[in-house]
Amino acid sequence: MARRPLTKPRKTASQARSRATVDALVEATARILVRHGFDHASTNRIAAAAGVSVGSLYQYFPSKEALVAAVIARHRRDLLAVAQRALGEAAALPLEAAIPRLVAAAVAAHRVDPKLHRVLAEQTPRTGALADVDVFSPDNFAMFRDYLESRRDELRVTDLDLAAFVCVTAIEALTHMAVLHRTDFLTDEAVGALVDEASQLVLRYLRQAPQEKGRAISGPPSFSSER
Amino acid sequence: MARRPLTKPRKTASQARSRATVDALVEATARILVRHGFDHASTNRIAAAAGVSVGSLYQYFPSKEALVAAVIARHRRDLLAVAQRALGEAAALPLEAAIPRLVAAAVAAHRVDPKLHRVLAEQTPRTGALADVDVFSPDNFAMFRDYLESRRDELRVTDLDLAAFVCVTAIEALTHMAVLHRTDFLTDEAVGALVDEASQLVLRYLRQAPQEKGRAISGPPSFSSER
Amino acid sequence: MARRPLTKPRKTASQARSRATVDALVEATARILVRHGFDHASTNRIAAAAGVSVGSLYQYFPSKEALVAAVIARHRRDLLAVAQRALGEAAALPLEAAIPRLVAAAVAAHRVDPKLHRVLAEQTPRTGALADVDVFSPDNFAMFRDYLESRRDELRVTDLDLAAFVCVTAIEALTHMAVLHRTDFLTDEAVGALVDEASQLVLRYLRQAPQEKGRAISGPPSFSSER
Amino acid sequence: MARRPLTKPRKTASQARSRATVDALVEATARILVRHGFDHASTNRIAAAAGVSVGSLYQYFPSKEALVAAVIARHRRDLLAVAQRALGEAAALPLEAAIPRLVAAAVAAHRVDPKLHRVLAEQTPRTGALADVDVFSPDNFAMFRDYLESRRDELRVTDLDLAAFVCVTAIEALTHMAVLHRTDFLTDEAVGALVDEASQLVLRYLRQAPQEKGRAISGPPSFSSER
DNA sequence: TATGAATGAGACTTCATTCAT
DNA sequence: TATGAATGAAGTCTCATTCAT
Repeated sequence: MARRPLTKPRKTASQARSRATVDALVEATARILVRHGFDHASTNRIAAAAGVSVGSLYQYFPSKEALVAAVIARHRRDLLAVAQRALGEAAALPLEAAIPRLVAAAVAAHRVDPKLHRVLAEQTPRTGALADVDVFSPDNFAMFRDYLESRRDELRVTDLDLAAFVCVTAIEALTHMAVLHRTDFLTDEAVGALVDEASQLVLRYLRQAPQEKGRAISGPPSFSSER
Repeated sequence: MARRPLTKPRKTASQARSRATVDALVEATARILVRHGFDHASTNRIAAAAGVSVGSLYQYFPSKEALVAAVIARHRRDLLAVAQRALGEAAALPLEAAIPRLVAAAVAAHRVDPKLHRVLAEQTPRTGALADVDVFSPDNFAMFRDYLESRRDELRVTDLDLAAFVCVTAIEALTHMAVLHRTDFLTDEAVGALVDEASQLVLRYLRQAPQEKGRAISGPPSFSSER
Repeated sequence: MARRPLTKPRKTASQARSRATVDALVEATARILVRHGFDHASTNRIAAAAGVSVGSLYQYFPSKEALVAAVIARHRRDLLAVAQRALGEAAALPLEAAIPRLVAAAVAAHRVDPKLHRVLAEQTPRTGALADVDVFSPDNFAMFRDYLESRRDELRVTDLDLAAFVCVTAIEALTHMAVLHRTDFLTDEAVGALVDEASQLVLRYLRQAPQEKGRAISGPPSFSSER
Repeated sequence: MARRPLTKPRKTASQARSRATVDALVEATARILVRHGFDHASTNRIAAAAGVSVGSLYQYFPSKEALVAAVIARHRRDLLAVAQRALGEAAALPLEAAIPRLVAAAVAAHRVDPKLHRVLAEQTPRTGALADVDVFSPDNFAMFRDYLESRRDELRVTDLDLAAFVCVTAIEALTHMAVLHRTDFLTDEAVGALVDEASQLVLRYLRQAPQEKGRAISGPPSFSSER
C-alpha cells in the first residue's frame, strides 16, 4: 500500500502529460488550419506549433488525416453542444416558440469558430479517413426527429424522418451559407430578419395550418419582433 | 482576298485544333478527377489522359487550378442550363405549379454528373484561384429573384432578395444532401416524396396564405399526385 | 555468513531476473525478425514483444545491432552444437562412414530454425558491429581440420587447412542453398540423394583412391602446373 | 521525307539523353553502394552522385529497390559474360581440361568488381523487389548442365540436374568465400592451389574413375541405402 | 507550337536512442 | 532499475512547373 501513492501519481502524471500533448496537437492543428489553410498545414508545422516534435505527433496520431479528423470531431462536438442545449430548452415550448430558438441556436453554433468552420467546409477533402467525416453529424437529425415526435399533434407532416431531414438540412444550409457567403445577413441588424425567415420557412412547412385545425389565428409570432 | 480562303481555313483549323485541345484537357481533367480524386489528379496524368504533353497543357492553362476552374465552370454551365430551361418553362405558371417544376429541375440538375459533382463538392479545395468558385453561381439567385418579382402579387414575402436566398439555398441544399448522403431519397419511388416536401417547404414559405387572400383553398397541389 | 543465505538468493534472484530479461529480449528479437523481417524489426516492437520497455532494452543492449548480434550468436551456438555432436560421433569412424554422417548433420543443423536462418542470411546486413559476424564460425573449419588430422593416413590431400576450407565450404553451401532455394531437394524422398551426392563430392576429393594406396599415380592434370 | 531527319534525331537525342540518365543513375548507385554501403545509399545521395535530381531518379526507377535491382542485374550480367565465355571455350575440351578452366573463370568473375560484390552479398537485403534477385542466376546451372550433357559419356554421375547443382554451388561457394573471407587464398602464389583443389573436388565427383570405365565397382557406401 | 525530360522544394513518416519521472 | 514519452535526423517519394530541343 505504501507504494501505491508513489506509482499511481506517476502514472497519472504520465497520463496527464500524454493528454496535454494530444490536446496541444489538436489545438495547434486547428490554429494552423485557420492560419495557413489545409494545404499548408504540414505535420511538421503542426508539431512545431504544438511545441512538440513530429515524432510525438505520430505517437498519438497515425497520420495527418487523423489529426484533422480529431479537429473535426472536436468542432462537431462544440456545435452539437450548442444545438443540444437549445433543443433542451426548446423541448417544452410549442412549435412557434421552439423553432426560432433552434434557428437562433444554429446561427450561434456557426459563430463558435467561423474561420475554422470555413476551412473545414471549404478546404478539407473528404478523402481517406475523412471520407465519412462530416461537420454535421446524423445526431442532429435524430435529435430533431425526437423533438418532432414529441410535438406530433402540432404537425401537418407525417413522415417525421423526411421532415427532420428537410428542416435540419434547410436550417443548416441557410446558416452555413450565410456564414460563408453572406455575412451581410449576419450583422446585428440583419440577423433577426434571417432568423425570422428561416423560422417561417420551417414553421409553415411543419405545422398544422390554422384553418386546418378548424379555427383561424392571427399568424405565427415573429422572432424579430420578439427581441 | 485570294489568300483568305488559304489563310483563314488554316487559321481556323489551328483555332479549331486549339479548341479541341482545350476541350480534351477539360474533359480529361473531369475524367481523372472522378476516377482518381482531386489529390491524385496530377497534371501529368491529365495531360496523358488528354493525349497531349504536359508542356501543351501549360500552353493552354497556366496552372492546375485553372484547369480545375474550367471543369467547375463547365459543370456549373451544365447545371445552369437545366435550371434555366426549367425557369423558362415555369415563368408563365402560377407558384403552385412552378415551384415543383423548379425543384424537380434541381434534382435533375444534380443528376447530370453526380460523381463529378461529388468530387467537386467534397475534395476540391476552395483555395487560391478556386477560392471564389462555387458550383452554384449567384446567377441562380438572380434568376429566381426575377421570377419572384414577376409573381410578386402571389407572395407573402416582401424582401425578395432574402426570399430568393432562402428558397434557392434550401432547394439546393436538399437536393445536394440527397445526392451525396441520402441516395435512398432518390429512388424512383422515393424521389416524388422528396420533391413534394421540398416544394411544400418553399411554397408555404413564399405564398400568400389562403385566408390571407380572403378565401379558403384546399391546399397546394402535390407534385407526386400529379405524376 | 549468517546473511549470505539472505543476500545471495536476493542477488541471485536479481541476476536471474536480469538473465530472464536478456533471454526474453533475444527470443523476442528472433521472433520479430522472423515475423516482420529485419527492416521492420524496430526496437520498440522488440521491447513490446519481450514484455519490457524500450528503456529496459537499452539497459541490457547498447544498440539494436547488439541485440541482433546476440541472436546470431545464439543461432550459431545452436548450429555448432549439432555439428559438434556429429563430429564427436564420427571421430571414431572411417572416412567412408564419417563424411555422410557429417553431411547429414549439416542438413539437420540447417533445419534447426530455417526461417530465422533465412532472415539472418538474406536480410541482415553485415555492417557495423555485425560486420564480422557470420552465421558459420571459423570453429567449424578448425573442428573439421582436427578431424582430418586424425584421419590423415586415409587422405589423398596434404594441405589440411585448404582441404578443410574446401570441404566445409562445399557442404555448408550445398545445405544452405538447398534450404534457401531448393527445398525440393529436402523432401524425405530427395534428401537422401542430396546427402549421398554431397558425401561423394567430399569423399572422392579427400580420400586415397583404393588402388592409389601404397603407390604413386599420375593423378589428374593440375591447373597450377599448367600456368 | 524532309522532316524525318529533323524529327528522328531529336527523338534519338531525347532517347539518348534518357539512356544517359539511366546509365548515370545505375553507375552512381553502384559507386555509392561501394563507398557508403547499402544503408547510407539514399536516393538523394545517389541522384546527386549521378548529377541529376531526385525527380529524375524517380522518373526512371520507381523505388530505391529498383535501382539496386538494376545494379544487381548489371553485375550479374557481367559475371555471366565471364562464365559464358569460359564455357564456350571449354565446350570442346575434355573434362580434365574444361573444369579447371571453368573454375578459373569463376575466380576471375569474382574479381570483376569485388567491392561491389561484397556489398551486394553482405548488405543488400533480399526483401521486396529484391526478394528473388540473386547475384547468381539459374542461368549458371542451366549452362553447366548443358555442358555436362554434352560430356555425358565421361561422367560417373547420372542425375545431371543434381550434379549441376552440386558443382555450380560448390565452385561458386569456394570462390565467393575466398573473395569475401579468405583473400589470402587469392594471392598470385596461392590462387593456383585454390583452383587446383576446387577442380579436383568437382572432377573426382563427376568423372568416370579410370578403373571404373567399362566395369562395375562397389563404390563408396551410400548414405541413403544405409537408412 | 509541341514535347517530355528535368527540376527540387517539400510532404509524410519512421525509428534508434535519450532522459525525466 | 524500470518506464515510456519525447526527440529529430533522415529517408523515400510526389508533383506542379520549367525549358532545352
